Amino acid sequence: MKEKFYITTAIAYTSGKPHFGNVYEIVLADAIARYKRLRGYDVFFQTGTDEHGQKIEEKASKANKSPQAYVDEVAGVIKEQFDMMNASYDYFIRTTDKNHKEVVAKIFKKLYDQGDIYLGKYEGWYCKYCESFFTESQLVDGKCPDCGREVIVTSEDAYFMNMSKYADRLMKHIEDHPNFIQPESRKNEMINNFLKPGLQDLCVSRTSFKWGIPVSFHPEHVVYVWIDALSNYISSLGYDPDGNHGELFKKYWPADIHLIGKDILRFHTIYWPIMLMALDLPLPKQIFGHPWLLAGDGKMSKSKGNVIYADDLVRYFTTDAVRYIMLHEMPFATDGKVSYESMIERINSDLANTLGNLVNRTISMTNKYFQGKVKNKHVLSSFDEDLIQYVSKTIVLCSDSMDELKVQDALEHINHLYRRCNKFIDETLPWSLAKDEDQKDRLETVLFNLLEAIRVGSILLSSFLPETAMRIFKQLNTEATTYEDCRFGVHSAYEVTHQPEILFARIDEKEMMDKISAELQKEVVKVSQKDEITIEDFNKVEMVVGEIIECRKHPKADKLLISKVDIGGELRQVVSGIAESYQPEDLLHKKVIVVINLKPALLKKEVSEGMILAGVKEDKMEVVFVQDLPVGSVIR
RNA sequence: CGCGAGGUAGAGCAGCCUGGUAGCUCGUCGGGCUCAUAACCCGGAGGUCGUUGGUUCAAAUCCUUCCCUCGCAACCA
Repeated sequence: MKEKFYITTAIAYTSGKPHFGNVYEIVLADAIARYKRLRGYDVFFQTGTDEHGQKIEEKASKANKSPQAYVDEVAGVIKEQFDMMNASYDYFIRTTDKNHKEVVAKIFKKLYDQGDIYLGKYEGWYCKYCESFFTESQLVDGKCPDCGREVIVTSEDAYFMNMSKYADRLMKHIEDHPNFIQPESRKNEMINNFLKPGLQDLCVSRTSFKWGIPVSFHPEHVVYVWIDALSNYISSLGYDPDGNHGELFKKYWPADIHLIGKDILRFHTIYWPIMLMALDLPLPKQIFGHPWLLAGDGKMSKSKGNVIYADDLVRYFTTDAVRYIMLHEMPFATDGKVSYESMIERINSDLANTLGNLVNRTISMTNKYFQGKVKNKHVLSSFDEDLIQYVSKTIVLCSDSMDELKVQDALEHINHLYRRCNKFIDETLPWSLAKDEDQKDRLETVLFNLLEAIRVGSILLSSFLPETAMRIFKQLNTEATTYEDCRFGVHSAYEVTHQPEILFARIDEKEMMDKISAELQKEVVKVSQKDEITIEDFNKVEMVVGEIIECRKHPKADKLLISKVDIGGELRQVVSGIAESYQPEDLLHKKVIVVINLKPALLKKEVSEGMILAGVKEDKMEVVFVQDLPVGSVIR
């Protein structure tokens, strides 16, 4: 019987179209899933979407849609992105699926019945003005951290899950299973930051919004995100809190890998295991918090305008090229960085030159010298023996790397094999052999060995670039493509295609960059991301010219400057987040634009009674200075 | 001293656990080849392995001082 392997990605939040950093996760999971299938595992690969919550409720209402209609649409977009990447998931779960909702409601009830969930008070300090709750530790001098006003003790009903009860058990599990949290550096972060200081009980229900799964015995409450979203990993398999589990659940649980972004590691390594303990279920074997794939200088964000979408990349470069970039540019434990230039360079060098050209020249020679048909004539030299050995070595290296989830290394081993093949051609000089009729068998052997090496390499490649591998197999006219066939000498003859097809065309960097920047220019035109406002709305903002007459660094925050601003007869203290771009003396006696009717706020215990206008480009701030207008002039 | 990760050729990284010739990809310069997608192959240049001190016959590697960068936490009115 085949060994099972259950791998999941995090479910994507349906708040909008995912950028290519988000899509990376599914490609990584797909590569691992395909590799395990190749190795003969019975794989279940799950992904999906997380569709509840306040944010969705708000977004839907803004878009004038029902939440369901909204998430249907976005889930469709997300699925399209995944399909476009050729993700071979077995199941796509949506948290709005009927079955999922039923299971979550039952889990909640079960945990409540057995005393792990209790109805409590969301004890908090409430600021009437800000309409927000705060915990004791968030308060600043016992006052609202947002506006500095008095807060009152108040409470709201909410359900909580007991965490401390299971904390010791979890700690022990983490220590006894060194592979439970990967990469390992993250393990320390979790233990030191969260487990050791002591776990607070987790708030698991909300009454402030409706778009969620209602608590069956208390319908004013909806189940808050964690129990809802995390349960997807078992609800899809047919987990039943009453014990009548489905076949899939019996077969596949516990998960072998939860693949997630490093940002949600805490929920997967602490809250999820504790939930499972409470349900008396085995814990997942490994949780891998992958790093981020970043664009250029930093994290992608709409405000920075450096968002790259996977579908654009696929349009420029093809699916497999994008898969290659994602898998190859990402180190194991640190963030990977890509730019358009680096992508083009990689595609040209690794895919077009090394791999594509190798396949092309090999097939061309096979046609040119043997009309496409070669047999193994066994006329070997030391070069051939070296090549054959290199193939075997690559298979082992690849498999070792994949066992540690080091996908980048595995790909690099395959690249080296292709480079070795190119070298082999130079060593054996087929075009010279072709001139000597006596060397015919030798030449035939050389080409045969090349084809065989390419075939084995492509089997290894098929987990990462499935389409490309298929195209190579097709050109070689081979069906020996399983892991059983992944060794030298399976074939004894080849009959290759007469019309070799270009696997990856070389990209002209300048041409492509021009095309990309032309498209980016177009998009820049529609920069406004906020809702339209009326002139009345705008007039609510009161701005005047002020002169900075005193400025110092905030003693307790390195990003803040505290300025005293003369706004025409009145002195205001304004705290601004510009200390990384300006020294206090840079601002002294400068005239700036100040918003003067902004609600006063406390920033790290310093009151701020206005806002100095400044522009942002990436991490640099530039304050808007005024030249000639006198202090107190109205801005409109 | 909040927690954690890292600083190795122009760029991006490996090596560190288990001390002993500093390696890979890209770029660059020179050469070779002509089967191929201006591709492929070979060679050169380029590194005081962030800094200080120590352990050792021997330190990129182990211990230590300081500096810097990046995550997380707090703060961006």
